[in-house]
Amino acid sequence: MTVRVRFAPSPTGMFHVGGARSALINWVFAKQHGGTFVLRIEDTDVSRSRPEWTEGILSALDWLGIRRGTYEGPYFQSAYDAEHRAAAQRLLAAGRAYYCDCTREQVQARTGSAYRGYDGYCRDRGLGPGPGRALRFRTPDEGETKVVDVIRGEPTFDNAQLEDFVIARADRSAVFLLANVVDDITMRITHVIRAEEHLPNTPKQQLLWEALGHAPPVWAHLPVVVNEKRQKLSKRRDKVALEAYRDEGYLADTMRNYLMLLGWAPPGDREIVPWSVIEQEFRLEDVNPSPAFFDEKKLRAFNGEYIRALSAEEFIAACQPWLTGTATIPAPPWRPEDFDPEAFAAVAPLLQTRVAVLSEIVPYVDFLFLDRPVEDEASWSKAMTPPAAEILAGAAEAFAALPEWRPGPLREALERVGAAHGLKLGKAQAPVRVAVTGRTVGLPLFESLTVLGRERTLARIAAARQRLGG
RNA sequence: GCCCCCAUCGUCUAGCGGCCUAGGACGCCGCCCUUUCAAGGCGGUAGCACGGGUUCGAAUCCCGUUGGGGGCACCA
Repeated sequence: MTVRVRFAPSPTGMFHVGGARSALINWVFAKQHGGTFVLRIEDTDVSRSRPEWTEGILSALDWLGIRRGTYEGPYFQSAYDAEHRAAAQRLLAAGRAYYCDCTREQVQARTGSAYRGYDGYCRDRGLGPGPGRALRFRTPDEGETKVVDVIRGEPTFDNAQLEDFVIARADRSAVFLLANVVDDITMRITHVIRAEEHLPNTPKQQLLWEALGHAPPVWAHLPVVVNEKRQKLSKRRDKVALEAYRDEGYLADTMRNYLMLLGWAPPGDREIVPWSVIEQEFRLEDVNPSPAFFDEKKLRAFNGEYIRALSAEEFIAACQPWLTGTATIPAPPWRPEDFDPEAFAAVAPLLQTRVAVLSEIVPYVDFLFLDRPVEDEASWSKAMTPPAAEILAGAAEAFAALPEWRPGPLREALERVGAAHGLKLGKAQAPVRVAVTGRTVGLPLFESLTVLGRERTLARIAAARQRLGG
């Protein structure tokens, strides 16, 4: 049997990290079995679907390494409308479905306040088609439906508990439950790997597969990804957009490695592993069935490791979007023409061990490309306490007299100035750092001054002295 | 309310009846290194939800309790 899996997102919003994980797992599973990954865009809810969301899904998958052209599709569910309707009619003809004209209010009134599902009122009324009449699937009255789930064993559902659910609306269009199954059948899907929230739908869909004359697929329901309150990640309250993480400067390699670690771990005591190892070692049946918290702290730590593992060239290349800005990444505070690639390259290795996400590079290097250092009051008041004025004066004099503008001499000069005031270098460097970079923390100072140059350094120290004196 | 799923450090996990004095990672806390901040090195903190079984032996198997989560649309 040739394995065929699918990822079937609906284009109704930003691409979700939970969706990314499902896609990745399907992708790996297909790869491991020499199978095919099918992408199907479930765009049948026209009121919520938008083309730009579809493009967002495609580009997010690209970013994760699931590149267009290397999978089957994308198919668009809306293109299969005729098949969905035909399937509904077949079920009707076979006596497996019936028309129903009940409104939600009527059902509610009959079944009482607490919702108990559809009560089967129209089951045997023999209604024909007509306005306001939906088609419901007639579920078996007895027996049970057992689904085979790679991750969960065999969840079993009592058929009597399964309500007669709607498969086609009054306008004859199919609802998700049916459309999804019909598409999976026509696309010859063998394994349905999706999030756990679909588990309650599974017995209904399995019944549909069987009623349509097909053996059901193998199911696998992945644990949901939750927030710190252990609730399913939601677009409204949680940061879930993959694009947001990308724009903040998380590397694609970090993201896919981390995502695969939610509910699974590679053999051996290691977590950060090349994708090739994941492709080789991942086992669907080993996925932990309990919900997993999306821990951004850990993601950050992983990203720091991935960044540090980059070569200098790779790192510099990866930084470009934040150095220039893009459609979705804000432009840096300096004028584009003031950016100096050589200066940036000179400090890049120092940057590499200091940032956990790429967007953090900007405040570290802005002093190199701005006319004046940023004004940060907290830094200023912290560093410019006595004897800051004397330190700056001493530094100005010593730096000006330096025969060589290099880190070593700069350091020795400032060390002497500090010593004259009984200060260790750690203390003495603070006013100079703030005068030159505007901030109390930053890249190693003497390397920074070397790249900045003598003229600009002295000018900034002078400006700070003036501000202190005035 | 009904159905279903889940349960190892705070978090992600290893463990699939004896190798467990429960391992790793993130976080957190110390120490070292150090021009700030990082990085790096060393050390530490912390867990099998509870109660019954089964077994010579249970984190591992079974049952129950409790707790958490998901789903119950003419959305997907």
